[in-house]
Amino acid sequence: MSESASPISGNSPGSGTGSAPRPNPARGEDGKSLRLERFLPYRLSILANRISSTLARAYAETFDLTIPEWRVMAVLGRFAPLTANAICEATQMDKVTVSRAVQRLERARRIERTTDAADRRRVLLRLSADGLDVYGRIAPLALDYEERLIADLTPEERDALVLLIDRLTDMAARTEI
Amino acid sequence: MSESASPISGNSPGSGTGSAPRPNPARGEDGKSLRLERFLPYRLSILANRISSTLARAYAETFDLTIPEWRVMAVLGRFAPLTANAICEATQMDKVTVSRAVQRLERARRIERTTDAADRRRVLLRLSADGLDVYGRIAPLALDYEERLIADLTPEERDALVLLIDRLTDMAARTEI
DNA sequence: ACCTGATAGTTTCATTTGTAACCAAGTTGC
DNA sequence: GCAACTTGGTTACAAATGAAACTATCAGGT
Repeated sequence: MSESASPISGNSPGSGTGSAPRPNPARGEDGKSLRLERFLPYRLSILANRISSTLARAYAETFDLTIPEWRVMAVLGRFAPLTANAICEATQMDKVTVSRAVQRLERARRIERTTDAADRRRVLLRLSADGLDVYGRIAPLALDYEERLIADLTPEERDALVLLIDRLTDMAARTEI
Repeated sequence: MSESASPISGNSPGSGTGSAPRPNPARGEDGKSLRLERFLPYRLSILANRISSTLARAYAETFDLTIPEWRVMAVLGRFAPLTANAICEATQMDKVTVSRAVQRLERARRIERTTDAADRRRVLLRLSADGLDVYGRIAPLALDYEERLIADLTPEERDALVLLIDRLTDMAARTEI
């Protein structure tokens, strides 16, 4: 992280109250101390949030889309028609989130829904012509952004990154506190 | 990602409506197609959310703490006293989030606040004896969880991971859409 | 056919979150 | 010494979120 060399920078040394912030080791049994700025879950959260907010802002400004809506469009852009349930699986979002995203997308005429005749609980979803057009304009932007994020990684580093993320994701699914 | 081999699995082939979900390339100019499940921002978001929710659940159940509260405690556990502002910098959370976390922590008697005599806008914060005790119990749990997440990474892979995250975090700060 | 239990999706409600407006204390310039 | 601006922090309001309850449809057993 580069934003601030030390996590604690702008604080007044020697204020009236005395005691300047003193590093307080507070080690775990094994002697490892917890430094938030080195704590993997924290770092990942900062990274993911930063990227997500950049994308969210762009989608919102340019296309009036939220991230869940974009994800729905992204899967429908590749596979169609899909049921809401299939979208949940594909996007790892919960069904309420998907339901609402679908609702907004439909209102914006970016997707179309048809009740599955074979099972009338199911709703088959697909991009409308308009939605497909929007998709066709966002996808390149998103891919380009991704490319620029990893622009200064070597091919080997990119492979390593993908592999590490996958392994951690698996591990996270299996690891309890 | 292991949860579902293909992002689209449980969907009824050959329903009454005909057209089974057909892969729809929809390539960018350069021929790269957008697959959500391979899109870095998406993957990072899934990973970070998974880890964060695991931690959030544990903190909530065991200590009645939210993640922002925990982060405030984490920095106060190492550096004290700090102003709310310094906590914002250290945790990268915005001031509203910090303000609310501090409020709850104070109500729970886990931190103490004293107005800075030299600048009466500032509030100096530090863990109470009780807060320090809680901190001493959480920190080892958190470190242990982190350790288990990366348990099957070699030392080299761990170094690579940290380095990659840092580089991406920097890059994300500089990269616009 | 009819009751029971599962599945697809939506709605409700309470909580969380972030932006913007706000207040209070300090600083600067005249 | 006081208007104008800045800074530290809180409050208010609106939007996003998720768990749980709900509706509608289907499937299975009797």
